[in-house]
Amino acid sequence: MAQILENINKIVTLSPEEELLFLSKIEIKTYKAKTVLVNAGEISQYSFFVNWGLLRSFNINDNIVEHVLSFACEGWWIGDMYSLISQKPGNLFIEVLEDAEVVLLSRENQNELFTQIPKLERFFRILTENSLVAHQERLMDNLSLTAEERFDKFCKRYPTIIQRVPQKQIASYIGVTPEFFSKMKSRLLKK
Amino acid sequence: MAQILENINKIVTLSPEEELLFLSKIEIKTYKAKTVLVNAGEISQYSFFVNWGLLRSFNINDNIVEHVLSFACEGWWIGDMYSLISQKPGNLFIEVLEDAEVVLLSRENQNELFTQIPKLERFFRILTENSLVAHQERLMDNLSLTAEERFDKFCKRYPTIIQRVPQKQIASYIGVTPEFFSKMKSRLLKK
DNA sequence: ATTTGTACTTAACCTAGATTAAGAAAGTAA
DNA sequence: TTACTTTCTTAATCTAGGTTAAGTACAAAT
Repeated sequence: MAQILENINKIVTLSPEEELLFLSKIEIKTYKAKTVLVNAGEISQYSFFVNWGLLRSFNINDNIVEHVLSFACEGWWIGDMYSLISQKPGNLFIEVLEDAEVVLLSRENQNELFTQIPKLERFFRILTENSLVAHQERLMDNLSLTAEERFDKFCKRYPTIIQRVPQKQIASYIGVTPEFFSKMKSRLLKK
Repeated sequence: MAQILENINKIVTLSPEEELLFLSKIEIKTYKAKTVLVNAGEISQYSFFVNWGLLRSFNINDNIVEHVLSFACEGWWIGDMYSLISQKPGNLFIEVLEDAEVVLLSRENQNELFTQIPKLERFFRILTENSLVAHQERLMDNLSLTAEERFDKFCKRYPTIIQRVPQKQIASYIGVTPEFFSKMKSRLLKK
C-alpha cells in the first residue's frame, strides 16, 4: 500500500510523523487503460507515482505525429514538469497504457511538503538530478547512435517495457517510424 | 564580484550570514581559452558557474566525433552531472572557449551547504528542474523538427552564443555535420 | 459471426542529411 | 612575411531512415 514511502526511504529517511504528514497530502486513484490524465494545452496540477500499471507521456507535433517522452511503470514518477513548474499550458499528454493504481501529488501540496519536510525537497532534488542525467544521455545517444544501437540500449535498460507496450511506441521512443522499426527488427532477427 | 549571489537571490533569499558561509565554500579562478577543466574518464569534483567568458561541454563518440551538450556563458552553471552524482568516470569534456572567470563549487562543499542552508538545496532543486525541462524540450525537438527548425530555435534562444562560437560547434549542438550546416546556411541566405 | 479498428509487415520509392574530397578564408605563431 | 592550423565552403556521391501504399493478423465491439 505505501510503496511510495518505500521508494522515498531508499533515498532519504522519514520519521513516522513525517510519513503520516506525507500520506495526508496524497491521493490514490485507479484508472482504466486509455484514460488520459493530462492533456496538452492544459495547466498541470499533479505529479503521478505509479503503484502498479503502466503510463506514458508523449507530445503530438504539427504533423500529427506522436513522440513518446517517457514510460512509467511500478515505482516510477511521471508528470508534465514544464507545465507544473511554469504553470503554463503544457505540450504533453499523459495516458494510461495498462490499468493502473497511481499516487497523485498536487503541486501545492508538494511545495508545502518541501518547507515542512526539507528531506522531501532533497528527495525530489535527487530524483530530478537523476532524471536530468538520463535525459542528457538520451539526447547524446540520439545525436551519435544509430536507431539499432538506440534500440539495443532501450532493450537493456527497460527489458520489461518491451513486453508490455505496442512496438510502435518503442519506435516512437527511440525516434523512428513504425515501418522502419519493423524493417529493422526483421533485419535483426535474421542475424 | 559576487554576481553568483545575485544569481542565487533571484530564486531564493539568503541572509548576509548565509551569503558569507556560501562565499567561504567557493573558489574563483580565471582560465585561458582552450583550457580543459574536465576530461572524459575522470571523476568530476566541481560544478562551475561562469562569471564571464564562455565554456562548453561535449563528448566524443567511438567515431571520434564531438557532440556539444551545452554552452555556458555569463550567469550559467555547467558541469558533468553524471560523474558528479555517481562519482564514476564521466563521458564529458568541459573546455574554455573564451577566457573566463569561473566559480568552482566542489561536490563536498555543495553537499555540506545543502544541509547548512536548505534554501540552497531549494535553489539547486529549481535549477535542476529548469535544466531538465530544457533537455526534455531539446530531446523532443531533435525527434520532431528538421535541422533548419532546430537552428532557428537555437538562434532565438541563444542569440549571443552564435556570434561567439565557431559555427561547427553550433552544427554539433543542433546535431548536424559542419558541411551540412554550411549548405543549410547558404540556402537560408538565399531566401 | 461479422464488422471495425488497431497493430504489424513488406516493398517500392524518396529525401534529409552524411561522407568524401578539395579548395578558399581566416586566424595564429614564428 | 611566411608557414601552419583551423574554419568554412562547395560539390559529387551515398545511405539511414522516411513516405506511401497495400496487405495481413488480430482484438474488440456489435
